[in-house]
Amino acid sequence: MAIGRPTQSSSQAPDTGAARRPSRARGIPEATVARLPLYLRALTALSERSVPTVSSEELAAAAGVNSAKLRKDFSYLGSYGTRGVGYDVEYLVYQISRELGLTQDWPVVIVGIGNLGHALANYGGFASRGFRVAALLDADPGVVGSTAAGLPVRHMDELESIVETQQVSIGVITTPPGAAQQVCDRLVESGVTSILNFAPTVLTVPDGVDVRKVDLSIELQILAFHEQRKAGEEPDRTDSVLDRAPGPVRAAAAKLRRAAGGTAKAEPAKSTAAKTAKATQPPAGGEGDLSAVMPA
Amino acid sequence: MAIGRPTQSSSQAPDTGAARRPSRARGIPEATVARLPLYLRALTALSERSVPTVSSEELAAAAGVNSAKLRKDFSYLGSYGTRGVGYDVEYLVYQISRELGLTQDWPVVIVGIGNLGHALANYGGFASRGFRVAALLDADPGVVGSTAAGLPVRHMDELESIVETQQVSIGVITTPPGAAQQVCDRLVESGVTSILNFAPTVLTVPDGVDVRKVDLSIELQILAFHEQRKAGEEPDRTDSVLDRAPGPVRAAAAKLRRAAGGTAKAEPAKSTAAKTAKATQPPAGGEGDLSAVMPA
DNA sequence: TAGATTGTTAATCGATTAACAATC
DNA sequence: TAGATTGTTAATCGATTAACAATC
Repeated sequence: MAIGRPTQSSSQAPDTGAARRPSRARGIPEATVARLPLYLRALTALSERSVPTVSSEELAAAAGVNSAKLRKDFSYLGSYGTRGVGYDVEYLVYQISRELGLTQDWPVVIVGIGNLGHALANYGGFASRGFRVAALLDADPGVVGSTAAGLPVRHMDELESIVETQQVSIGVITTPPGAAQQVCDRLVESGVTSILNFAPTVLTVPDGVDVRKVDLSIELQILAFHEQRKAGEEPDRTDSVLDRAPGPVRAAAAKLRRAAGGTAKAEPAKSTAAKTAKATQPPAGGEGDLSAVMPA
Repeated sequence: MAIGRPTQSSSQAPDTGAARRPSRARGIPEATVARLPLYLRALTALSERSVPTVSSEELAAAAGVNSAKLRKDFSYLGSYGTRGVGYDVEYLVYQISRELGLTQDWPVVIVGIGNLGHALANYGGFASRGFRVAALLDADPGVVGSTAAGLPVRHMDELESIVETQQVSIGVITTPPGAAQQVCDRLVESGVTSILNFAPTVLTVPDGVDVRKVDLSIELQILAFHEQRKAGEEPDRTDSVLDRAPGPVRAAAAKLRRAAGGTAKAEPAKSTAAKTAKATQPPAGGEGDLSAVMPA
């Protein structure tokens, strides 16, 4: 029973939880790094309101975390606060920006200008945090040559030269899932070392390349899980109580199922279960245009 | 120094890492729940290729995790494997689907039909995992009445009746950040108890309401952090070496800065730092259309 | 000085992982 | 029976949190 190539991705920390590589470069924990943008956003809002200083309690509230966590996070950056007073807003904005690498310019390429790619391209706010759209790329001749957000959509063939001449190190993949790994490979080969993947695909990348993913489908499924719990224990179920029966009973049932199935396709054994699943959860495919965001 | 309302969100587990409420309903850890959709996707692909069984090693590779973790995750669901053989693909697809609540239908409303909302609406794949777009909503009369993906965009005023009549429990927010909390409040008041937030805003919700967020800006910033590390220690910096000086020196410098600044606006003291930050990182605002995805 | 608030410690909790006995 | 692979244990690691001494 062969499976597609073995996968492996380096520091994929996304919602899945853990970071792959320790990556606490200079000792900042990954969980802290992930919260710095949150603090920065809250601080920027305070800055715009000309608030000079803020306490850990207030800032934590604005960022939606607890204050002990915030103080611990900041302690990794240094001692930027003043006991009895709080934190200097402007100074902290600068320190966090610098720590995140936002005091420099980051050229970004977006590959796959479908609905989502178009939407991202249209977003003028890229620039506001030091991110600059270096190019929009697509493989479809029907899309190449059109413009999105004032930028021309260029052909994938130009990828390598664009990445090289503009020193692009971050790539955004908004292609359909089928093309994602291939696009990823080309990005990496061109010299891109950070990838933000919107395609519902597990990307394989060499060591030293970071991949983060944004996956609408996964988020919705996690919400559904919790939602199901709220709606009273065990909603309507077509399958038998055996699934929730105590260990021995369930094990015996499973044994029966498999015994009946044999080695070949085991169709009859798992019949009820499999058919029910198929009914409410078709194999997908022939999706809409945003196929990049959910599994095909 | 007042700050906006204190924030608090229930089980916001996103990239930020930790889950707010334990929420391990019936004992399934949050980290495991977040990986179930990943396994399900890999299993669905195997199912389509008619692969009957799969080992933890193979499935783990396909899902991009290690096999010990996968086996541990599955052990929370029950004993669905067969020693010496592996897991029955179809049966596992069904069990995970059921555990995630995907064997039932989940009506979803999308609020804010800008570029991103439009993109999501156009995505036909919603249905493929049991999610159904119940309605598209917008507050802008210029948008209301248009169609997206064959569905009419309806006015926000219809929110309450739609949620009630169609039993909607999941809402997706793709509005500009300024409107997100207000929209969230209305969703919650209407009866929605799970929210997927694309607006770069910390949402405040009552207990019992789950919020997950998708934040392009944060993902890019995390990538930038790691990217900065790769490019050799400390890239070009306009600010002084003091920022990276050993503790005592840095502390002394900070003290000076604050002493010079006084209580008022402390402008001169942090001048260099603050100005540098402003230069490369303008206060944003006047963003493009996808303002819902990145901070304004 | 008295009050406020940071920065750090230490306890706790949850998640990851290797290893292996159980068992197909 | 021998080989393969699960399910579980236990060790380890990382993240969270309350509490409080340091110090503004």
